[in-house]
Amino acid sequence: MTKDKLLLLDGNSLAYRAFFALPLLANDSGIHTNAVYGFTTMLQKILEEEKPTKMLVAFDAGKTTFRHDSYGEYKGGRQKTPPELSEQFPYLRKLIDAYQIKRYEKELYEADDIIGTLAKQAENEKMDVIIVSGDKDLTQLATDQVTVYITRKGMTDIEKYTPTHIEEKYGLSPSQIIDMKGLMGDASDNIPGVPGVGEKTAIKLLKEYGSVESLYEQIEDMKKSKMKEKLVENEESAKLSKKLATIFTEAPIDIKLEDLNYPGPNEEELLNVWQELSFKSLIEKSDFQAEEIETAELDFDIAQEVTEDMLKDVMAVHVEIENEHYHSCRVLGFAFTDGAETFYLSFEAMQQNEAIKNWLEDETKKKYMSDSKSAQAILNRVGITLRGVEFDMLLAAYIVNPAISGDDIATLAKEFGYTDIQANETIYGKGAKWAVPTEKVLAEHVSRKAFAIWSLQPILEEKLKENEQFALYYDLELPLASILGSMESKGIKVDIPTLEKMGEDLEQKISALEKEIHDLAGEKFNINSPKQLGVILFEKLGLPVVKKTKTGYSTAADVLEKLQSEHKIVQYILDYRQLAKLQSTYIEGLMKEVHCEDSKVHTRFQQALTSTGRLSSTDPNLQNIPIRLEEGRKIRQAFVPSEEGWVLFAADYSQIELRVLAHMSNDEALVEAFNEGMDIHTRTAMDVFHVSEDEVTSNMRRAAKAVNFGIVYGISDYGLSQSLNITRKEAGEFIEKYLESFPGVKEYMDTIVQEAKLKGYVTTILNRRRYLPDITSRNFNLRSFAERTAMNTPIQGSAADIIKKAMIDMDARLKDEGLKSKLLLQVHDELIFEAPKEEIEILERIVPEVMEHAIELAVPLKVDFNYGHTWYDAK
DNA sequence: GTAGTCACG
DNA sequence: ACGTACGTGACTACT
Repeated sequence: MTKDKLLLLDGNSLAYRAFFALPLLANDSGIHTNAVYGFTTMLQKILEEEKPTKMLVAFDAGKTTFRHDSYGEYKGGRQKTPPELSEQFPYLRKLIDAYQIKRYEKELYEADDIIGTLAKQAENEKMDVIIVSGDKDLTQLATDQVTVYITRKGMTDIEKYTPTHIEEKYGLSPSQIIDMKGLMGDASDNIPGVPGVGEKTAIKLLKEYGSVESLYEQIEDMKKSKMKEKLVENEESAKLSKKLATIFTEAPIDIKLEDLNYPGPNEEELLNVWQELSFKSLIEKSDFQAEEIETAELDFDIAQEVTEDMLKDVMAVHVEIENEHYHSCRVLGFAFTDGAETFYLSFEAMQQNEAIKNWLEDETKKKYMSDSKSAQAILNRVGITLRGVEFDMLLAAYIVNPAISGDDIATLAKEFGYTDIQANETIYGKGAKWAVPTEKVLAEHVSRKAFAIWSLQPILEEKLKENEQFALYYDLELPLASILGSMESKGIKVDIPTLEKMGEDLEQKISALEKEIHDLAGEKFNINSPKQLGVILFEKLGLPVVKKTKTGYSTAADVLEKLQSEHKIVQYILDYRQLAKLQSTYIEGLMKEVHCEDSKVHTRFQQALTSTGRLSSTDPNLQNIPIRLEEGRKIRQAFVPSEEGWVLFAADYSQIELRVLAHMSNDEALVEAFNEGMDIHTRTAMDVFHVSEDEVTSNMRRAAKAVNFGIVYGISDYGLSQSLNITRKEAGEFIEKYLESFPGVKEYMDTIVQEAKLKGYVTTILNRRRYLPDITSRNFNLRSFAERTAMNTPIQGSAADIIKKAMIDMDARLKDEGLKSKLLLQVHDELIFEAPKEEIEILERIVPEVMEHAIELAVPLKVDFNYGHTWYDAK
């Protein structure tokens, strides 16, 4: 049996600490949660680090304690507990119960006394004891066996008081802490002490005299001084104060050490409490073993033979795969259901079955799925073209609320109240323990997923109609999924030798820079480690610290740029960083993603991820291939057409977000600027600086451009000041001038924030929604962020709507015209195609036409295009 | 797994 | 007074 470790927590003190340390967070129903949250993060950290076998949280009971008998003013003058904190105590108790930690309170005694008493008992039993509190008084309890943890700001930052630490910090022993408090008093508990004696004096006196008592025994011998007078005058107060500060270690408590065994949390309960409190980050981080849940019976068959009559006109289908990398991963199995008959069959069985193949390819046979794009890609790998997808649960859920996280069917289904399905983790395990279960278990799991889709289809369809989002879902996202699937499966060809050559060149340059940097630093260190780099720059070389991060010095590019004049090394580091990034992410990283069979990369476009409606791209991310700097831009030379004699054709919207803003705000000046086809940044500069076109300097245009960006992002003076490297005041003035010049924009911004407050969400041109629960938060940061989001999302989201519509129109147009050209990529405001040379002329005509008229706005949309033998040349 | 950094729109 | 620009993904170091 291992040694017991007892963890004693001071509930009230920790709750208070957390309440004042953290911003006033609230859960979805408006209950404040900051104290409970701080308590939880602290607890999580300590549980993980200490793994106690016994635990107790002690609380203060009632208003009066035995201390009031000797001193009526004890804790007098204390502020009443704020209601925002009081309301959290019931949740705190619920939380502690979910952890299965004992809690205890006792009339007339404070939490301190309960803790002191139990600590002493545990010490007698030779246990290790840890006391956690926000109150330094508790440190008097420290011994060789008892360590006192005091939380510092932020709650998870903890100072550990052992007798040695107290000695080092104050030069006192733990028992002298009470003498110290007796002399100096404690304003928060209304303990008087000796007026004029603070921490420093108290420590000095105690080093000389040892304790309050022996001080007064020898006070006669003390030199005459002001201090002596005060001490003599306040002898009674000092002794009383010491008594009040002394934790009583023999409280008559009726809970025993044996009762304090800590079995670990009731994970299900704890998740419930976290859910109620909206502790999303904790829920996501939690690695609780997914408990097997109760599910209703489901009849299903493992089909050996599937005949045509089993395949109905409408069915839910689910393709279960090993992991999210559906272009390469193993396929585990298929399930089909029509709500009455449910059957599963293996991938192998499916491939040999003509009836199923035909059914999957039959446009008139309607499929209900979730993440149909993944299924489309899988089937494409074995030469089957998926047609007739009528419902996609992943997309429907995303449209209803883009904040719904996870593409896992169990998680999605749960969002809509459907729970008859195990978590993937329960079935497969996780991490190293991941394994495919027996076919029976697998078949049931996959069947349940299909059944969940079947069951939720009418519910989601209803929600979409209720929100007037059915068109967005059915006419935009659903057809787009299939287009994206084709783009992904088609892939884009990468010329490996080009990358290899670039890699070698980079290698040389990087090692030269590395040597130079090490020489200038006078030692070898890892330049890639911001920590080590910080030490070199700001300690060894003594450069001024411009900005700090949570963990140390910031060495970000904007900081280094400010330090360029200070030391030669800075430029080398900037260059090194730039090249190292190219090498690791865009040369080595990209090459790892190239499929060897076809020498192509097959990205995955996440269609149900961003909160604005944009796509994102992973494995590899083809939406952030370098372009701004020439060195990086050359990476694009490695992206080539898949056929000899073809070209890459790129078309991008010019200023789409500002055009959307012009449309939505209907600002007269902005609309006019676009209608006249002016350079928008120049035009902005003219209006803001009140100058004529030819008086606009490049600096003015640059400033105007930054303001335009700021407007789109939901402007703040600070943000603009950072981007332009000017003061906040100047930035504020810019913004003011801008809003005077474009009053329609100002009105739009005010209106959209109001609307968000009223409805709780904002919408885009095609009625995409984003909920903004924080818009009414009393926390300034959260609210400000939500307000900026309210301004930005309709703009960014509508631009996303437009290009998505353009993709659908473009796909149809290419088919109509019978062209061989193919859409390969979307990069937020641009589309990239590959095309045979003879189709270039047609594309030059139809691509801008289609893109510019995807959605008609109050201002024209403008599309620029280019083509070349590589992506680099399509500029 | 998180933080810092940096690539894109 | 509060402390920030909006939306992403990948890599490295380090806990």
